[in-house]
Amino acid sequence: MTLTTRFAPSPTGYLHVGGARTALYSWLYAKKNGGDFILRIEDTDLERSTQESVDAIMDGMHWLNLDWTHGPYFQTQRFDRYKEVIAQLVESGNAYRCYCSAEEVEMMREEARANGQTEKYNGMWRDRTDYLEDKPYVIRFKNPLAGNVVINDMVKGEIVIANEVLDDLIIARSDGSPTYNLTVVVDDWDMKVTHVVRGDDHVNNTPRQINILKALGAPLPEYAHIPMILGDDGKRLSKRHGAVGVMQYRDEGYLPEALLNYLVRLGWSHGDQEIFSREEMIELFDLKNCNRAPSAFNTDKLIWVNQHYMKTMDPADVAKHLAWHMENEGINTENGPELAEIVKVQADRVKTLKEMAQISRYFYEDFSELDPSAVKKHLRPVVKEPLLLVKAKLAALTDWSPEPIHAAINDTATELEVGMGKVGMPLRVAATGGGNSPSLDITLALLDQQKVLSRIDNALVVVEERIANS
RNA sequence: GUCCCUAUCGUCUAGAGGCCUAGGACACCGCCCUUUCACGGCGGUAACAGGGGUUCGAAUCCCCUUAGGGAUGCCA
Repeated sequence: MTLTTRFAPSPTGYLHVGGARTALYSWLYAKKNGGDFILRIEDTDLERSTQESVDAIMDGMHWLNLDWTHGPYFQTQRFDRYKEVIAQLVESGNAYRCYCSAEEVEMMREEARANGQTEKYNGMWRDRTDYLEDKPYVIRFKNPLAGNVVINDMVKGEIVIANEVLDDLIIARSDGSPTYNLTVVVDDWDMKVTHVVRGDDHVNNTPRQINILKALGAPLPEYAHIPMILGDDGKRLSKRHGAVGVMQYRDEGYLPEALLNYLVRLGWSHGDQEIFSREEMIELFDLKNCNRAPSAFNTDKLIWVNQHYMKTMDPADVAKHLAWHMENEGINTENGPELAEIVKVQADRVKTLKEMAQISRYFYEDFSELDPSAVKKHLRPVVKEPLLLVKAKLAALTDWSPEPIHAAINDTATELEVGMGKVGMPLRVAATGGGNSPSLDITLALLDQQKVLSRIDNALVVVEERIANS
């Protein structure tokens, strides 16, 4: 039998990092074992499910390059099958009609709680057959009254839950539509899912699902419940912690490889190793090495991983992502250096691709404004002579590449007997508009020679103004 | 309330009874490198939640407490 896992999000929002990690672990486990990975959209809540969310989830999966072998399946397209199973359950005496109103059930719960008992529906219709023909009813599953359900969870170990604390859950609403616990069971059964890898917010559902599976005579899958992801304050990750959607991380300038690497290490480890290629993840991943405790999302570490990938991946590949950010920043990159060259010189000076795009504008666009503090500090009257001399030397170059440019700058400082602060920095401000850039020779080499010369002229105008005002 | 799960530096984690004077990574702090911003190199601060057991020996096993998380829906 083929090992089969699945990712089953409900389309009520974007793909968040917690869901992405669950999907990743599930995907990894299938890949590692040569199995199938199913994408199933659990859209039975018609009120909250949207097509936009379905698209957003699939966009996130595509961006992270998590591919599925089957699906996407939609639960809304399987209602006939669910109804069939519900009928089967009623037929076999494993489910029954309950005519209690929501208010009545609520009272039962309050009463149980007041008595220090587990809140639950008291099963008053469990054995009744005196149906109220013209009244609405729900179908409840007849949960076993005694005994325990034992789950041998692949990450949490043995979990024992007493049937006593489980009530007869609703499997069909009063409008006849199936509920979550029923659809999951039917789908995992029909789709031959062998390993259910999901967030541990589902552990409490597992015994109920196992009981239904047993009533149906269906095989039981293995379960692996992975802990939730918390925010930096130890609370459950939510919007107030900042970015939680996978695509927000793209927007903020993270590489999918970096997010994936960060996520795989959040809750899982392989000794002291921090960096995992996609292939290594597949080879080394194991549910056994997953942490049983929840872990906190830490953006600083993600940034470090992102920097690592920006610096070590093939610049041409990084450039493809940078192109997106350049466009996003409204920078036309047709006239200027290849983006891969930008990646090479900027990768180790930024945290994200977004930042890389923002600080690389001067390679493609002229500027009318210079950074005021850089002007104040570096375009002082005394730099007029160095700037004029270095401009002359640069203008004379026939080979516009780093080495001769470097020599021209050095020679200027030597001849004038001034420090680099009076040559390099003014030149940097002139060429880039600010005080920060990659090393000067490389920066200038990436710029057009005429463009550099005219930018020096513009800076000289500023210097002249300061001389006039002094 | 009840049920379930969890507990090693600030964070992610290594640790499967002696290899632990508890290792690595991020962050932080020094120093070095440096024409800018960075990168890099070297070094440093920093943890077994508390209490009982078991054992010759416990971060590792058991129990209790405490603290966190989850569930308790005609949501998924």
